[in-house]
Amino acid sequence: MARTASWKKISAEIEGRIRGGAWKPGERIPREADLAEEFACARATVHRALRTLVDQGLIVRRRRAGSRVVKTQVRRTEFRIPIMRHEVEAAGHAYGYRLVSRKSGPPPASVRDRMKLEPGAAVLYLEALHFADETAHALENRWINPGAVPGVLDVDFSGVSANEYLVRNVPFSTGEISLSAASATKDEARLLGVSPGAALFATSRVTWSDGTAITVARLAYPPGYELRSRI
Amino acid sequence: MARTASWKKISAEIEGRIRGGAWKPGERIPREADLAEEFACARATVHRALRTLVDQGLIVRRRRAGSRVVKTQVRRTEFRIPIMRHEVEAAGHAYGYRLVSRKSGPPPASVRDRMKLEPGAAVLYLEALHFADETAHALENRWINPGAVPGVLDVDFSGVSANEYLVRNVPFSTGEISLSAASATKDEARLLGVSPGAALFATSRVTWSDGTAITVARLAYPPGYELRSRI
DNA sequence: TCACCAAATATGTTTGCACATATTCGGTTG
DNA sequence: CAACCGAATATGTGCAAACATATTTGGTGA
Repeated sequence: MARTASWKKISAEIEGRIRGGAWKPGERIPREADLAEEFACARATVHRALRTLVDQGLIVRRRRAGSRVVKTQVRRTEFRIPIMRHEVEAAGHAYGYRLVSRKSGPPPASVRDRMKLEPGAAVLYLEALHFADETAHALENRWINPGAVPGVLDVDFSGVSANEYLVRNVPFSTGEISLSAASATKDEARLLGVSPGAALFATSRVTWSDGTAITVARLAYPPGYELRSRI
Repeated sequence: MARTASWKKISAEIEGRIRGGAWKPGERIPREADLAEEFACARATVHRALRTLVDQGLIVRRRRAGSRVVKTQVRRTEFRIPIMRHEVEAAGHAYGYRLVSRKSGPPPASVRDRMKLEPGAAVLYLEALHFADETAHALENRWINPGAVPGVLDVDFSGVSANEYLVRNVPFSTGEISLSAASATKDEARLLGVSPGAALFATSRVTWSDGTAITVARLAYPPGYELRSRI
């Protein structure tokens, strides 16, 4: 009968009242017990519904003080970051990968700082191109901490991308990401097949596992690339 | 005694087992009933813990089939989009705002499509600069649907930004956002105080309320700006 | 052998209750 | 009047039980 769970209906109903303006920003909303009476259900069910509204950032709740519609909605948006190959194939293109450069040695200071490594520590550096059909989809610059990924120095990255290797060998890392725009250097322009100075969309990630830095990766996308999301 | 809720401890414990590699990608994890026994609690408490792990994208669950560690973790990252003034002030700068241009008329086709308006429909167009101290922080191009925001044509936007006005008058809208990089046009470069062709970080939003488009806003940030987030 | 159906099973939802905890509110006392 | 303290109260957590629902599994019969 109840095709959709009743807490979902309650949550949707209350969301509607808020979005529709019936309950305005900053306003107090009824107590769990009263809502339970109105919807003829248990308080726990109302609690479940209200908790999802908290997760959505629509209401705030405090013990004894009650629940209120947020005064100013904090806009949040979630982006899903797919595996590059999946992203390309999902768009209907053939995925390609080419290792451009590979070497070991001390990384640039900026990378060393982000990875919190000792001065002089050597890391593996990879530069690679990702293709959608025959055109360059993104340029990857990657530094890998060999101390955190045993055996990585022996891996042949000409056939498998660092990302896919790391996902298999060091899953469930945490990290930080930053998005920015950058002008293409001459080398980047040549590899991506764009004009020098073109506006690239760049993502830069550091990932950690258990307190030690695994890798720093920078991905640069040619003009036209965009990241979309619901808000 | 239980300073932290027990479902949180259970959730953290299981997360640790997954991140630590004890339970590997794709592997089945024990049933709720068994975990409840192990942690000496009710099944509902385990259920609560596992549901948060689903929200985190660490496990997937299916009725009768049980719970599994995800095979490949789908990376998700959430960005908070602050009010421009708050963003600037949080960075310790003085916020400034200047309306550059204002006119009414049919919008560009790209904007008209995003707002799903009739051809020929007139919208309000605003161009404004946001400052951090004395330097330009972002350039805003905005189109507002006067049919969705009654009275907006009479508002003087030289003192209040469109964003703050809309947040007060049309809170709780939904929408879409897209992030990209763009080369500064001559006009953009002049207004932002950068060189023509500089790589700008651009965000573009459409917001809806109850099925009708409210506004399209494009924000262009000069080189150096970046959006950061946990992953 | 294959299609189909029924039983088994793990998760999902809801209830009613009890107690925990944070925070407000109001009164008392110095 | 101010500081403090205790009562009141709304939300937070936990439990046990029951039922709902999706999905697998295994058996049955054409």
